[in-house]
Amino acid sequence: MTISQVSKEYIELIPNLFKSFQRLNQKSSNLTHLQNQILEFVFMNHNPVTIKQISEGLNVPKQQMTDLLKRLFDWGYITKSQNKNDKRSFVIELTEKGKTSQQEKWTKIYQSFVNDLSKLDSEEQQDLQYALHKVNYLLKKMED
Amino acid sequence: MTISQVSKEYIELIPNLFKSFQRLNQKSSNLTHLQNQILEFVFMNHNPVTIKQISEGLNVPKQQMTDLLKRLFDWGYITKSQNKNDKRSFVIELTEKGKTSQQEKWTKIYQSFVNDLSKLDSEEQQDLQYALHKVNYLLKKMED
DNA sequence: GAATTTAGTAAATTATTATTTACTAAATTC
DNA sequence: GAATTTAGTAAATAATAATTTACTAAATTC
Repeated sequence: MTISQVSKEYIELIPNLFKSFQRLNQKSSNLTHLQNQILEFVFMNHNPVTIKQISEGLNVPKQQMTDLLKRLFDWGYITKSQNKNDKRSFVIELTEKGKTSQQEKWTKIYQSFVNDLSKLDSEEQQDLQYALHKVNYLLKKMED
Repeated sequence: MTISQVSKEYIELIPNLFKSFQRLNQKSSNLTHLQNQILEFVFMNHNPVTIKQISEGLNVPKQQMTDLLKRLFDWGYITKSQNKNDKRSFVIELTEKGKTSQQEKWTKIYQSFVNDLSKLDSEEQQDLQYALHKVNYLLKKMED
């Protein structure tokens, strides 16, 4: 086994998930593309994030964040509270409404996957579960 | 094993690839976000695609495509030729310049992955390769 | 083969995003 | 503790993206 062989498989994996990702990026309901990306980013991080983290994570200048977040706040998608460790910064979290808006998209991805699963027989489904589990475990380990 | 267990693992996989996907969506050099998405979409599809396919795939109205594609064409990223099977439609392909612009991003993802791999021992790397291979094989089978 | 649908273009208007410069106040550095 | 860096805000301008209406010409339908 070489490093390049594993990496090749990883690179191949990305297009296989492309359609699912496209769904996440699509704008839902009344939110713009960028607003969605922000919600998605916060949702994905599980923990509260600062404005700077969002700004850097999405490669959007912090100057733009002010207005974007203000609107998301006004519309009830996020909360914004002072960071206790650093009074200069703020911590952004999703409200229930914000979470729901994201979860809807995941539900669709889930359903679409379940639907496609019927193309595998039950042994293959079992194999897929095991392999996915392993991949998830090891990718998480790599992130630390 | 239940369907929901496999699906859960799949859903869990998506956040594990989130960072790699973020990189693909980031605007490179002098292209806007949407222009990038278009190149990415064409690149990912391997085969030539029609304007309609891009429009539907990215959920961007076809009216917008005209200008977007014109600019990408003028800048030498894509070619546009009449579809022989349907004279109403056009077929979009990437030029070498267009391909290169996308490949650069993949190279970075690749390098970043190789770097993180060092956090796994050699047995784990072997396991990861096998598991990724299986996942890729089965996900592809599901798409047919 | 007339009527309808489909793929794409055109143009105008509005809404978002991006970019630049300048500013506060808290945190760090020396 | 003065000087500098950092997180975020403010406001103006330019560039893109989104939306709407209207139009061609090829393909389908009946």
